[in-house]
Amino acid sequence: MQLSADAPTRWPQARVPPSPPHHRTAPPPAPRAADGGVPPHAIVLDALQPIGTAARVRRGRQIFAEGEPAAHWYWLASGAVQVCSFAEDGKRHVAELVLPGDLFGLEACARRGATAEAARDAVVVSYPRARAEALVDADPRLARAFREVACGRLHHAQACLLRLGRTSALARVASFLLEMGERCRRAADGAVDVPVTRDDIADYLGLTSETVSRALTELRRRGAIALPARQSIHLADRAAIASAKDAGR
Amino acid sequence: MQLSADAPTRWPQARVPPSPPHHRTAPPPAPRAADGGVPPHAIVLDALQPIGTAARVRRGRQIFAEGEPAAHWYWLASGAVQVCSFAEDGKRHVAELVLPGDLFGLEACARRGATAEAARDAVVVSYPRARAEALVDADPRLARAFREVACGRLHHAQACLLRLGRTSALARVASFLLEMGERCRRAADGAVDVPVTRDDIADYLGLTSETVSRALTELRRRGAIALPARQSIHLADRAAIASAKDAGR
DNA sequence: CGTGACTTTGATTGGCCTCAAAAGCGGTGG
DNA sequence: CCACCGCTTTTGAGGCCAATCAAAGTCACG
Repeated sequence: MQLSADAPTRWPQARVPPSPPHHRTAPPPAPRAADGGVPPHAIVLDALQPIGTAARVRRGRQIFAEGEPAAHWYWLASGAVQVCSFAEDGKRHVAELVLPGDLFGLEACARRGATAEAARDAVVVSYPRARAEALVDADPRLARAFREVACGRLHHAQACLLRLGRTSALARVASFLLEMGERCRRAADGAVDVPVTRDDIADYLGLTSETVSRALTELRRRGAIALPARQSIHLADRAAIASAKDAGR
Repeated sequence: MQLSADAPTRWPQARVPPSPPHHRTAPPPAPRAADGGVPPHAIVLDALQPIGTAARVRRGRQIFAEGEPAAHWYWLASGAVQVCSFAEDGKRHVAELVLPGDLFGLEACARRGATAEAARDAVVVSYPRARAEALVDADPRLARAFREVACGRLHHAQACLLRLGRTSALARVASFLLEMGERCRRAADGAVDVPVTRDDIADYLGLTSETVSRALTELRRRGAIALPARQSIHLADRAAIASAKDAGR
């Protein structure tokens, strides 16, 4: 496993983030109270918690690669991870942007369908899949929560498909900003910390980094956002961002 | 439920396609022999079979709509169905193209994330979700197969993301043809029956119908395909199609 | 045989990619 | 503290691909 290969930062299990902060992750069809109001994401996390092992992953390092046997499930404690696929000619596409608190790599098939790499230095908790699936097998309530999480993933992917297939560059960037506004922690001043480069954003949105940059400049010109620092974006006027998102292709 | 509203073609259960022909559906990470070589798709189908009810759906009619409670799971016996989402301005995107033999609408969340409508007159088998989930809860082997099916869906969606985000119109159409070549039944002469219009293909690939038409014309000009009839495409030279697919933007 | 839906083809426009270079930012070492 | 270097971001100019608008052609069906 690449995890331990990096820096064998294998924390004692007691140090694994306990019942982790389920502060976020609310895919459009909000985490329904399938279970007394506890979101499915949290149910799965709580169940997996005892078998987790944390490790540091440096920026740019792979966590798993397409085609590999899927031996673990993962939870991101800090940093950022992207799940990406590659075209024959090497062009990259980021299928999923994983933020702190998110589960990822939850394959139920034998092999990985995509590659995961750290977009920033990250701390990742891994769960041996055999043990994790045994837990899920043993508890239908947990299995159901897991299905809900997977369902949310698919909904999100379908929303991304609509975005890629049918919207302009400006609308995609606006939509991305609103997404990050909901999914990211804020700084004190309300600015959103976007933990990825323009290139990463471009690969997520099916654009080039130049086009992303131009779109951000345009939104700033309109007063919709401010760009106080490299990877910090202040969503000054959400209505303006939303209208840029909806102004069709 | 819209199904019965159409024509109450509620076949006696005996007439529900028995252990259905699992002739197809092989997402890239092929249906792994998780269970003695039986693909997960077939395990799920066999388990659901006793609680299915068939109904006809006329072309253009909805099967379910975004936002509705997800009360059923579905299997397509014949015809074609598309699962689609809509942008604010009404633009449509086809997230999933459902062909005979496929399961669809397998939501685990409370509400539908997208709309399903018949692209051709279809026969659809529906399974009450409460009963279906109870079956899945009762059998971990089945639950696992279900997870594998869901995982295949996500892989497919991610492949579509790469296609939308990073390839030219010609490459998308070529890729679509190869996909249909694997997923569709063939006519006697080997021609693929594509059960959707150019508009539908365009909405699936994030293009316009004119562009799809031009791409098909170009592939025909190259001798890669022949277009014997309206919705029939003969994949004459797969290598040529594959090279069009890979010749990147 | 007429009608309507679908498909193909053509001409034009515009948006995004490409290539190129300058500017900003963060680190390191003198 | 400042000079330097690498990396990221921004800005610019030009070209190409696909959308758009428009019209002719094809097919199924009543």
